[in-house]
Amino acid sequence: MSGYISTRTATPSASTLGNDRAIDRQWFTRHPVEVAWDLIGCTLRVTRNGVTVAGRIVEAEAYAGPADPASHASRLKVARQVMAGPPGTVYTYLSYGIHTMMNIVTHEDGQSGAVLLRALEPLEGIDVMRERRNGVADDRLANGPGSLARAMGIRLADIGADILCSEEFAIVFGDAERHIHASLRIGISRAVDAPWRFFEHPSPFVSAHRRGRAVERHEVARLIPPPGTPID
DNA sequence: ATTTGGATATCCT
DNA sequence: GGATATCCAAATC
Repeated sequence: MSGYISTRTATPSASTLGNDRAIDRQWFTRHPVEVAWDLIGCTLRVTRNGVTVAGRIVEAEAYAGPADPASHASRLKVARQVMAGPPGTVYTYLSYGIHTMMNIVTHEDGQSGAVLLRALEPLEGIDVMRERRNGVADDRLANGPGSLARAMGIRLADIGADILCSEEFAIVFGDAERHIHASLRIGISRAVDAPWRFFEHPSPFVSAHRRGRAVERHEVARLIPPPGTPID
């Protein structure tokens, strides 16, 4: 592990978040680009069989539903159904036949979309994560979407879970002091120009690509194309 | 029956 | 840090 020391806390008060809403259904009822940016610094906690693991979200990507050629919603039936469903629903899928990806459905009313969780800074249950991840370095326990799911015990069968009502999942507010960069989304072949990958910078816990440009909260709206604009 | 679409572990330097 | 081998689900043919 590097010499990085996080100055952030696991459960800061909601009032420090600038964005004054609680994380509830309404919070997820926004464009995935906004939610992805806001999720950086928030904590994902999963409790199963009495075992709790938690991590601070340091990397996430937005996918804007059927209109976004990079989104599964543009070509997969199940994805289309789930991503058009209630914000706060889990959408999982399998990548490379091996890795489970965890997304959270987020969209404005009547729309469709999701945020892919790509990396976490481990906070709780680190010993469990080390076991699940076969002893890799702590800054690689959840430094990619497949690693994240493995470390957190996320399964393909979690598709459709409601993260807001589930006994197993929780999302907790993050802190206000975040330095967030945006870059192109990783591992896609269509709509490659949308800068909808957000990550904390600097952080040793993000996945391989660390180049991006700083994006302040007030700039996020500019990254969202007007309704009807083709994404490409 | 065939094609498509994806991130990681492992090895190498 | 970089190259390479790997597998399954869903859509399409």
